[in-house]
Amino acid sequence: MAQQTVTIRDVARRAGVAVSTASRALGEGSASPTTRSKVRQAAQDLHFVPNMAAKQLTSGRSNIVAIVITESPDFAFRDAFISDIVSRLMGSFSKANLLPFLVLIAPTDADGFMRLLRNSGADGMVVVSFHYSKRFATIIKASGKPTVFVGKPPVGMNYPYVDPDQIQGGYLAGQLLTNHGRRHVVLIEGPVDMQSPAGKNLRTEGCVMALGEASLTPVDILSGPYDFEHGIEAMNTILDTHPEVDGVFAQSDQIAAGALHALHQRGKRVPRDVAVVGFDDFHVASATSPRLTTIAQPLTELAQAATDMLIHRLKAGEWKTTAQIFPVKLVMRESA
Amino acid sequence: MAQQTVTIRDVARRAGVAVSTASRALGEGSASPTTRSKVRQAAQDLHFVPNMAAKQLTSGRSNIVAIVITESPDFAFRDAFISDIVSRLMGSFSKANLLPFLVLIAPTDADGFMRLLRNSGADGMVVVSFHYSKRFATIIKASGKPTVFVGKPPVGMNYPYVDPDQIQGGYLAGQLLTNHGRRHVVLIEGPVDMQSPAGKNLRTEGCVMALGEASLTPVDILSGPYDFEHGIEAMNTILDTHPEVDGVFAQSDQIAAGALHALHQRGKRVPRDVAVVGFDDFHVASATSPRLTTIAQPLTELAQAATDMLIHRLKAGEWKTTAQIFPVKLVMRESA
DNA sequence: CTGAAAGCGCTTACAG
DNA sequence: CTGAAAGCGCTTACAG
Repeated sequence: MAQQTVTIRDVARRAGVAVSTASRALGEGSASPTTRSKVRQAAQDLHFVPNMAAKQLTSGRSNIVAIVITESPDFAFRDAFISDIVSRLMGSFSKANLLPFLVLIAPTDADGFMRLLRNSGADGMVVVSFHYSKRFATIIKASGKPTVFVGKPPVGMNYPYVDPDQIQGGYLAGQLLTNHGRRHVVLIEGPVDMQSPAGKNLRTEGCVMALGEASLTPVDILSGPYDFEHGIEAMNTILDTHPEVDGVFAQSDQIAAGALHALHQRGKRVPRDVAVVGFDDFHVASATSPRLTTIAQPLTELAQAATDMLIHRLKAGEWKTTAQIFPVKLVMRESA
Repeated sequence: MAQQTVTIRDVARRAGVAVSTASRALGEGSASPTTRSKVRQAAQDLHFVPNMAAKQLTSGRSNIVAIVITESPDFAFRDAFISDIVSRLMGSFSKANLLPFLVLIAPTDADGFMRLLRNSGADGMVVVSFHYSKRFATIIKASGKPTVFVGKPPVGMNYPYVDPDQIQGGYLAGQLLTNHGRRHVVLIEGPVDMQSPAGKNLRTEGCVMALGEASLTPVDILSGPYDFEHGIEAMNTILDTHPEVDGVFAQSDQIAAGALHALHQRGKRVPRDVAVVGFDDFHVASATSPRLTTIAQPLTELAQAATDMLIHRLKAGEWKTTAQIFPVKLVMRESA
């Protein structure tokens, strides 16, 4: 019941000061120590909780942040990375008293995107998944809202971003494989169009570096979606064309699970005959047989950092760094 | 740039009417057809987007909905059900112009819960995960906010809720197993404390019914957390105590994946020697070997229904039904 | 440091 | 149907 009934007016009255004084004492404004504590006490006694809408109206800020995902809703909810990072973002937003507004829109619907972004009333946005298109890029720029990317933005879009250390991830995977004596290593990549920057797959680069240190080069590199089917198909292809394969770096846990599946059906033992390293360390990774050795993405840190960057830009308008790169971690299980 | 610069005042001026008239014409208020179209045209021309804060302040509604999860943040983000349903909820909120506010709090921190709920400024809440405690129950009740549960609430808490048809799920699993000629069926349940209503596991009940129709009773029933480890341990125990087992109903995909793992290590063939049916149909289910036959939860429907119920209660204050139960679906893959 | 006043952008009785 | 006015709860120059 006793909903929004206590206002700052009540607090002021109880503290015996003017409303404006109460406002200052409650916030950062100037107020004598005595006044300040009197007012705060009154606020406590009354269980005063300030009306957000009024604060927003006067401050001009909404505390709403748009989470931009340029995917079909269907895909977005099925994608483990997106679901997970969005959950984490909600966690860090909540601590910062920020409200998320989901802008989930197919990469073809530029009008819808513009409308949603406008109606959100958001102060800024964090872009979680972005399929490049000129119009979308223009809309973001034209909005003038502070923007932070999760993952490196496409070339030409110079927004600050957070990213796991992709190269290090690839390197760790490659190193593990060569350290375990694997000589015929194959890479199963994600899709090419999402690579960053244009055409460069950092996970692959890192892995190739590590192989190079053992005087090796990849036996083959296959790209496709980050999913289970791609893992199966790619693995089958490889088994046909390069039966000597003894190591696989699959660039997502789903791909790795697919590879494991294909390997199993072809009668290969993992890791005895073929070692498999995944990437992500999502739920899937601990549910395969054998359990997946993989590279863990620091999702919580990424979400927190993206939030911090945005808050900073919201306040200061500027941000000193253009990117924050977080270390990844090799998680040893059974597949390599 | 051109941020929040166009107000209703500008629209009114351009349409040649008073601000109050513009407000009515834009909304549901009375206005002549001519006036209404004039005003709407003006709004379009000016790209008018109403200031949410002001609307809220006058309407007394915030459009904020608290999503309540009484878990440690750590657990919540790792739990597939929670992450997934929260994502879906964000989707349906977004369509309804509702803002989610995450109230993620350990089940022991009642003060924190009360504070968060208050500060959220939420109009209502949807409870996604609730570990019963008297204090938490009291806080929800005392808040007076319209509340909807995802999953059946504990006895004594009479809030409307949405739920998949748990009994049907168990029944489908049991039926599939007996239809395939399995005679020695074992159930690996989730935790007992979350069961609803107190002590009754509907998934188990449904399965027992189906077994009964084939004149069978479960060989054993083991409960524990919804995770991989529980699946492994339970399966190993069963293999030791009931080596004749030929069918398993695991009440989460994670448990099922664990069971598959244990079966694999003990040299059992799935589904030849032992058939396994899971529950959830989350990512994990399509990444095991063999791929998991499971019962799919209708997450999108659940989220949408919960949102609809809440919106209805927000508006009308009442809701005709106390629950909406959605059918589950058997997803045939390879494990049974 | 403090108070009185104006204003944020909208909606809603109140008269006409 | 329409306009003028008051008010939602807070903050912020402006004087003192």
